[in-house]
Amino acid sequence: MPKKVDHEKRKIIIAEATWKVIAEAGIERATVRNVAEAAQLSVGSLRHYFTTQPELLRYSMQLISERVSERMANKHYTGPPLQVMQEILFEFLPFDNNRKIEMEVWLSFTARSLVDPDLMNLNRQVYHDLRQVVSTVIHSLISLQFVANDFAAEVEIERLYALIDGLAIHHILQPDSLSVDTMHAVIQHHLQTLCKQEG
Amino acid sequence: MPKKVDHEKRKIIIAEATWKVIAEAGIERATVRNVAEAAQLSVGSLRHYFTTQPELLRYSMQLISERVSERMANKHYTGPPLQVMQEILFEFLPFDNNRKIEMEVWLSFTARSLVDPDLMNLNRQVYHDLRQVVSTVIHSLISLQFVANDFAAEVEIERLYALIDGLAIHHILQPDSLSVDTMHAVIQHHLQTLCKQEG
DNA sequence: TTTATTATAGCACAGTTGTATTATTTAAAT
DNA sequence: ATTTAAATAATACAACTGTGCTATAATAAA
Repeated sequence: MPKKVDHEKRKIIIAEATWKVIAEAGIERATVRNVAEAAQLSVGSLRHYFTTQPELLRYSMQLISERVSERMANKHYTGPPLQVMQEILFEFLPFDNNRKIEMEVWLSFTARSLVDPDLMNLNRQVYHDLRQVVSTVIHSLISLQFVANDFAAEVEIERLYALIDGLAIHHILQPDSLSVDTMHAVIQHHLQTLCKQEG
Repeated sequence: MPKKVDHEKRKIIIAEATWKVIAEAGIERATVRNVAEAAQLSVGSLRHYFTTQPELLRYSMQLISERVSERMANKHYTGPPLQVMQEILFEFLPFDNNRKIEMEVWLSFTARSLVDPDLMNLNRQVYHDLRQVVSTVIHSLISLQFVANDFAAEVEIERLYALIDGLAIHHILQPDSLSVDTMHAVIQHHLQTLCKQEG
């Protein structure tokens, strides 16, 4: 009998409006009024989908992690193993504008997670999920016997994971100093140095 | 004839109070009232030293960069060159609680700099200063002939710099996953892999 | 068409924000 | 002790905040 709206779809639209506000004006400007305006809704209407502001922010942050997961799950890799690994790792980097904005917004949420246990929980989850991907890549190198016998897997996981996030943040903050191409070149070079040099 | 106060010293005290507020409650809580209370001052008094809030935040951010520079300038290094380089790079890392808090606050400012050109300017300066230190380390490796002939200096600078910042951020966000010791071990290992492996 | 229920919108309220203004207190120089 | 400029404090105000509450509009089922 009543008007029916798909709540999930509407929440996604609102969350994307939240991203837009954060990307353009900062997370401190992500007020219910500003988000409602960006989503072309009244405040009262927005609050039918998110009763509190923390709930809105939490959902908006979570949606980023879901988008990242989806992208990784949906991508299909072909070609020589080293190239596949490279492409997997490239998926972490903000190499196009969408990903760049996404990561800028993620950085804002990350900073806030330092003083918000709820957001920190989500941050921790994503951290471990991404680390797992890096771990898989490193262990693939081992099982393919691309690396030396004394290869220190655990250290190499942390090294590669930190390198990726470091490159991403540097590019977000100083795109003129660290270009997309350089980002890619560094990852490529890093993988090469991991593999044993023979012949 | 009037009461005289050292403005610079007072501003430093206020800036440190700002850090405290940001570290404990987040940058969005760094209001003039909260900072004044943390500095045990009235709002009116605080505004004798900082007439606007952006001015206060800008100064507080800048003071962090000055503290980092001071630490680097005042430190004296002795011992074998590789160890000296290691210690220089360790100086970047949040290995004690002071540095950890400092970097948490810096991360908050960094996130805000994405939507604040004034803060981004400061961020850019610091970025280039620190990159210069990394560059010096890499070029020392070359002039000491510790590295192979086909050593790609520019790529290695970006790689090492990104690695350092990535480790630092990972430790700030997930200290249980990436300990101080691991941070150090990864840097040490990275330097070793840079040097040519012979005999 | 009526009806029931959801969606939407608007208003209100108390609390917080940055900042301007004004008054008071303080202490160094006379 | 008096003077005087600086330091400190208090108050005020308009704008903005999250959120509660109420009324209206819309629409799918009867």
